Amino acid sequence: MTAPVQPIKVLLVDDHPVVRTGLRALLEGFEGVEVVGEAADGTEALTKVHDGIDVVVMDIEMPGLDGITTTERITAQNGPPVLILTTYDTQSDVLAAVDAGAKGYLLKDAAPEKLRRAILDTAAGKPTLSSEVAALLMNRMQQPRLSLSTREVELLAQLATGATNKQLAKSLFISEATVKTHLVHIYQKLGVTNRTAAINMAREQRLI
Amino acid sequence: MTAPVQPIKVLLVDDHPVVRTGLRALLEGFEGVEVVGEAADGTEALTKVHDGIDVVVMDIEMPGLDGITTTERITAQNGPPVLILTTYDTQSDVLAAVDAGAKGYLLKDAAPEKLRRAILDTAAGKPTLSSEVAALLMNRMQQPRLSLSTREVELLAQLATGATNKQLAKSLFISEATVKTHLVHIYQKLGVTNRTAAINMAREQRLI
DNA sequence: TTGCCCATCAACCCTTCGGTTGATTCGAGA
DNA sequence: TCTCGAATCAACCGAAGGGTTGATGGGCAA
Repeated sequence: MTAPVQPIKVLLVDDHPVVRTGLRALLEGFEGVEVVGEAADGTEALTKVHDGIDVVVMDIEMPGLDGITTTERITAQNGPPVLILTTYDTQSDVLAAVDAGAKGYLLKDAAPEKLRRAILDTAAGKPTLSSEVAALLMNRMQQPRLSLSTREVELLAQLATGATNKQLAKSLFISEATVKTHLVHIYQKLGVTNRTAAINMAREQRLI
Repeated sequence: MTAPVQPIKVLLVDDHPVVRTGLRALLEGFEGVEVVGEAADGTEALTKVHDGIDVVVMDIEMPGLDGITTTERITAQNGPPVLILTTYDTQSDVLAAVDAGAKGYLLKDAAPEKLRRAILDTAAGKPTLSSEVAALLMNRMQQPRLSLSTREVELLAQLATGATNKQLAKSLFISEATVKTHLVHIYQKLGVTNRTAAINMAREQRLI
């Protein structure tokens, strides 16, 4: 690899000024990377994503339009690749990001060098996951018996809000009977006997 | 106020390199403020807190020794004033920080100018709270009726592990009837209708 | 002293949850 | 093609949770 003729143009999306400043300071120290824009939320990001951006570095938690939804919109309109840079590596966050079309998923406590590597890879269209995230996915793949189905994870997420079976049925457009069936499977897979314990276990295992 | 002869020496404590870099970049743009050290967790912070630090800017969520505990240790040994800079303004976080002896509490999405003001105030020993945090405290003071009793919090903590009423009764040395009574009171105070939602609400408000 | 809150308990009743059995449809893969 | 898992649903029943009413005793403050 020779020195790039044109620097990689990056759009930063994060609701915290401190983080945006930090990212900008870090990235401007990297050769071949140029920060060409900042956005404080998803809506602002969508208005700035057009002109020649090579990589979008995106937080998930934001007021208004969140990072997952924003990523969906960007990929839907064939926008630049998105690198998710967030605090949490729960399974539901990671899966949602991948589903939304994110090219990379990195944790905020990553070392600067890893961040640089991830941005270059993302710009090159190469999928990049931090080691923790990769381990999480590998774990999911290697233990298919113990892993929850996507539908079960969806249900679990709703469950954690305190919804009753009736509410779960309504929000997932299925019958209460099906909700119960899913719950039984979830209990079996998590090794618990009731919904409260299931939520607790799911939190421990970072499923939600 | 004239220009300070000596700049205010700041120690940054945050587990995210990105945030530390951002804070440093921001603070170095402020006149009269100098970053003299960084720490990635509470333990490291304690070793660096001695020599002539004027203000400690501290995150709460950190691996190992968290920001609240670290603040307690620092204030216990008459260390420099601590300004908490964090993402969340839940009731228990704020209360815990104040209890631990923090002089200020600011959110990470605060504008840079507010951050500068807060650091100067903290160095001068003047307590500073962001407006959201202040409103939260006011709210708590004005509505003492909504706070849970100690017994109720105890029960709530057990509840969150997934215990049934029978188990709760056993572990708290009371009858199931009493457990139910406590639960009803908890539900009323938290504005929910079942145990799962109660746990969720309690987590949101960082009561447990 | 009186009133109030907290913590404790009982009895009753209804709703919801949890577990079981059995079934259908559909898509992926051997 | 056949199999298997995922997802869907129904019906049933016992266990657990949730709501109500009513009661007792201790501590604290007006």
